[in-house]
Parts: sequence; C-alpha cells; structure tokens
Amino acid sequence: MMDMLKHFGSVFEAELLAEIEKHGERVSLKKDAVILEAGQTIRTIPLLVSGVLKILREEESGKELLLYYLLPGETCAMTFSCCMERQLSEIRVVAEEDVEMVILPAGLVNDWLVKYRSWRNFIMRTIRNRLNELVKTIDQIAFRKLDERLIHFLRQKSGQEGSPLINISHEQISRELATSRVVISRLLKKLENDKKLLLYRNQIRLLGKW
DNA sequence: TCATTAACACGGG
DNA sequence: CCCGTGTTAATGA
Repeated sequence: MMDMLKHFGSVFEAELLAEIEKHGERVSLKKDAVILEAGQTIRTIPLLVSGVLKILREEESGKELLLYYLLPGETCAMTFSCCMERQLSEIRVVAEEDVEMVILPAGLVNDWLVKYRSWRNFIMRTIRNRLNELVKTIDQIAFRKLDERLIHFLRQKSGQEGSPLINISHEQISRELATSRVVISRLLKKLENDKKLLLYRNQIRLLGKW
C-alpha cells in the first residue's frame, strides 16, 4: 500500500486510511481494459493509484467524445455522483495505460462524507475541479474551431505523457474529438508545415513551446 | 465555407 | 501484405 500512501497519505487522516485499507479492493487493469460501459449500474468508486483512466461519453451513432482523463491521486466525479443517486452510468471508462486502483463500495463513501472532514474535502475538490474542466471542454466544443481543439488536445496529451512525443494515430484522435480522420490528417499536416510538429507513423513530435 | 464520406495510392513495419 | 497516412472529388450543412 506504499504507492497508495504516496497519493492519498497526506490527503486523508489515519483513521480514514485504515478504513480504505479495510474495505477497499485492490484492482489492476491492463491498458485498453474497459472498466465501465454506458448503461451499467455503478456500485463502486475508484481511487486511482497509478496509470490513467479515460472517461468518454457515447453518442447514438457510436461516436465517442473524450470528457476527461483521470490521474493518480484522483477519483471520478461522474462515478461518484451516479452512485449517490443510484443512477445508470452515462459514461464509458477505459484504461488509457496500465492502471492500479482501489475500489470502494458506494454505500460506504456516502457515510464517509459525514464522518470524515478530509473525505468531504477530497470529494468536493474533485467535483469542483472536474466541473471547471468540463466547462472548459464545453467552451472548446461550442466556441473553438477544430484546429484549436486539436492543438488543445495535443498539448494535454503531451503534458499527460510528460513528453513532446505522442503515441497516437490520426484515426484515434479523430474518434476522441468526434470528427473524421481526413480532417485530422489535414490539420496535422498544416501544423507540420508551420513547423509546429513532426509527423510519423502512429507518432507525433511537438516542436518548440507548447 | 468547412466537415464528411468514399475512394485511391503510397509506403513502412 | 496490412494499415496508417496524404489527397481528392462529391455532397451536405
């Protein structure tokens, strides 16, 4: 549980950490594993220890739209709000990389809201952060042109991987931004001509400041 | 005007 | 060969 303490040790009081240890279930996931499909009921919420989870919204036509990434030290606001109301999942959760996490039963985490100040603060903070980020995403979709959304996506992706070298295909990008590959290829080519990046097969290297 | 769909050629792994 | 990529032409919002 050492890596657990690394991200949550300073956030929760000792008593709560003991409860998490007692009731939490340790789960490992391989890259691309689907944790949750849209329409399923949610009975647990995850605390991410390592790796990255991707939260997606699904459209009727089967198109996907990236909502946000979940990083170590975080929990999923969407999952939390769903399981509080015993609602069906409106989202799809996929492991972007190999993931280590602890899952907690939905009932418990409700009680903890009253019992532990640190838990309440943690949940409030993740919901607040997520809300802020979603507002930004909505802004992107509503008001920005696709080229700006693409740049935003690349910047985020590069930051997430901690490297200017991004491993992804045009097809994957187009799916996450809910557009067609043709458009992504064209926009990327333009960015390459502008010396903003270099294109390889399944790889993009960002040049200069991002 | 700009996105999408279909179609095709190129070429690297 | 297979698949990701670069491009174009037709069509639509």
